[in-house]
Amino acid sequence: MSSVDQRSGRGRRDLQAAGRAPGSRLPTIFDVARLAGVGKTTVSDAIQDRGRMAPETRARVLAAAEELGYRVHAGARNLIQQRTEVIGVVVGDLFDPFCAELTAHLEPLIAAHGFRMLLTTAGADLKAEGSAITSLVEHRVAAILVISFTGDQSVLDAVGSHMPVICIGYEGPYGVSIGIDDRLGGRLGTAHLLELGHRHIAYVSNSGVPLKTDRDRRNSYRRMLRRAGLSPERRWELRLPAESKSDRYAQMCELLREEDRPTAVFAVSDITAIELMACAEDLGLHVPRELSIVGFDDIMMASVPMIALTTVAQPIAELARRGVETAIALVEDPHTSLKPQRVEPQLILRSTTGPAPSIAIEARPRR
Amino acid sequence: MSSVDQRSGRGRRDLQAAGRAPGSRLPTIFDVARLAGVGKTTVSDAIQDRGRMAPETRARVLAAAEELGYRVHAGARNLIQQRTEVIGVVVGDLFDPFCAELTAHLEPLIAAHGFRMLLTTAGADLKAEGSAITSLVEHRVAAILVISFTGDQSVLDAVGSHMPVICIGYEGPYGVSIGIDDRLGGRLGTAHLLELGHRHIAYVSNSGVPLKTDRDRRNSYRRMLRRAGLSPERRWELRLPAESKSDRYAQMCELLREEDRPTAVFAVSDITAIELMACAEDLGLHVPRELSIVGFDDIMMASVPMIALTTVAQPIAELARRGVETAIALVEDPHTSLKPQRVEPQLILRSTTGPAPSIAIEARPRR
DNA sequence: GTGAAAGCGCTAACAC
DNA sequence: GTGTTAGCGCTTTCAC
Repeated sequence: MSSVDQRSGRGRRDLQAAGRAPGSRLPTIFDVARLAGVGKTTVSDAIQDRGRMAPETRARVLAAAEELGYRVHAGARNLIQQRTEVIGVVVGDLFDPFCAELTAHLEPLIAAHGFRMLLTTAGADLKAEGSAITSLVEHRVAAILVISFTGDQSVLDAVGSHMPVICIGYEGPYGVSIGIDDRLGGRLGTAHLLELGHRHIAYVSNSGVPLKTDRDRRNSYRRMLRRAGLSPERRWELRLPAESKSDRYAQMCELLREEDRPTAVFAVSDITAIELMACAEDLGLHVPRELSIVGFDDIMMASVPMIALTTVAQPIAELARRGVETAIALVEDPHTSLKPQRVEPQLILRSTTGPAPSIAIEARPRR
Repeated sequence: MSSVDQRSGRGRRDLQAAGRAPGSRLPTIFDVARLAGVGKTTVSDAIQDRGRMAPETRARVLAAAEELGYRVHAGARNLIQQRTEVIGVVVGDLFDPFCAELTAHLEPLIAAHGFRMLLTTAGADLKAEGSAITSLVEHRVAAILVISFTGDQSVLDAVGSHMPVICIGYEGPYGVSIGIDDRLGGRLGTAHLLELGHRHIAYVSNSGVPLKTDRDRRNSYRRMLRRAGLSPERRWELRLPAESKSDRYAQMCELLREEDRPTAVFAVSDITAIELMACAEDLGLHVPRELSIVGFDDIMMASVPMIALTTVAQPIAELARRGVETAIALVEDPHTSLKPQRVEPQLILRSTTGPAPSIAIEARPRR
């Protein structure tokens, strides 16, 4: 049987290698062993700094590995060890700044734990979310992090019993979820506008936002309005189509063009808020003198001085940190039991909100 | 020997499984075979729709696989097939909008070819770039896509002989590279400012930009200036530190505060241009009446109406498309020989540039 | 200390 | 058509 092992280093492999990379095939542990004049086991031990061996032997093995440019084959190692050092991330849309920023935070955190990130996007297609997850399962990722999940719950259910699934920014019945307190966020934004004296406040959402998120924020908005003695108007609650920018623009214009228009709007995301700002500018409405706008998320763009958007901030870094830490904890001990976590959003005052026009006739100078 | 095969389905595996996922371990091809009452090969064939088999058998196998929730183990398959369906992407910094947007384009393109994206960032650390690449090699990715490489050339050399390496937005002596014509870009931006009558034009760069890129653009800028009978002033050529925002701000203020300040600045990136806009705003300088600014990249942020940055656009989608297509071509046939590709940048006129103050005293109305 | 042997889950050549 | 077998590159007992 030992002769089999000897042969295994060569064999049909050369034939396959012929059609491969422009250069050569990467050396295997066997090649290193041969060069160093030891057995495979010794090489494996030397590389992992395991077992007790003559320091001189170790040095020789390491030198041989170096000379050949040897790199362990992660796939082979994973196969025998029954685990991978890869974490799968599913994100709806990387063109959405919020998702992109969350992802940007995720990568270094994952890397810091010695893992790699296999990233898939679902795009607009709902089916894609399922197949993205399937693919991650096939790669036997150690855990799956899902950002702003919008798809079918059952997909997660099927996977969740095999590997840890952590949802960030989405609160579903399944899996550990990490999100913000959307009701609080809804209150924060609405209260701010109310305090500035606004009585005509619109709520503008986007179909790309998960339903539950939208509902929580909108209900808080309505509740705050009623508490202030106002009755929420249905025509001022928009849910714009995520697919078509021009449709969104048209609907926003319609909202802002009425003679009886709102004096303030609470947007479901910073992107929506920024689109509103642009629309207001086109319509010749001054922000915040004639229209106050508060966003949600606090993406980087919101803080550039030319935009200076007042917004309800999601603690993006914190969400990412908790997500990764939860994932790692679950990978290291699958029996860790964790409850859904909720972090608090925070109102960030910048320059897109001001006193309601009817109250303060002389506008607060902007900037 | 067949008995060995039989045993291999069970064995010590259960012991290992015990400590694993919260649910169960994923079924193997063997489990499916047993449930369907066939051999492993038949299952393998059925799943890949290969070989000729009774349609009835295939249906039975597929049903069994479905029932068990079977998913092929990509790692095991890759091991025997000597290839992976994963493309590694190395990006300097996902917080940089240009890199983030390029990455956003990359993912769906990669997925469309049936591959997955293993994403690593190098961050500020130069060493990290090397270890990120090493890790990709260990995972035996089919190809490596490097975005805005800033590190040590030798790292790429060592890897390039084993797998295709494609650099996007970076032009090095090694590997296939896909970039824009930076000299043309430099000319475009400078010419535009010159045509508007500016005679005092600064060039502001950032140390995060690869040296060659910076040099090409700056040299074109100088050349254009000289051609217009001007002599480039050294004190108006800045290379701001990528690490410290406050240092950058201080240096920009210094540049713009001099009584003998430039009337226009050509920035090496949109982000730099936007920081300049903010600085000008703080200093009470009106853009573009008192200061014209042209950026470089055309990131999404540049087009939002509140910013409306005039800029030299990199065709991001095109760069991504070519990068992925080149990678795939190389994976499918390693002997494909490809030359470095260069695409053309394009000047996008928006609202941050206007006639030089000395020439047109009455300012061109902005917006 | 070192090496032989088994086996991770899968595919593909080759018998039957 | 279906089963058998070898083996991808690696780790890990377990003898020596």
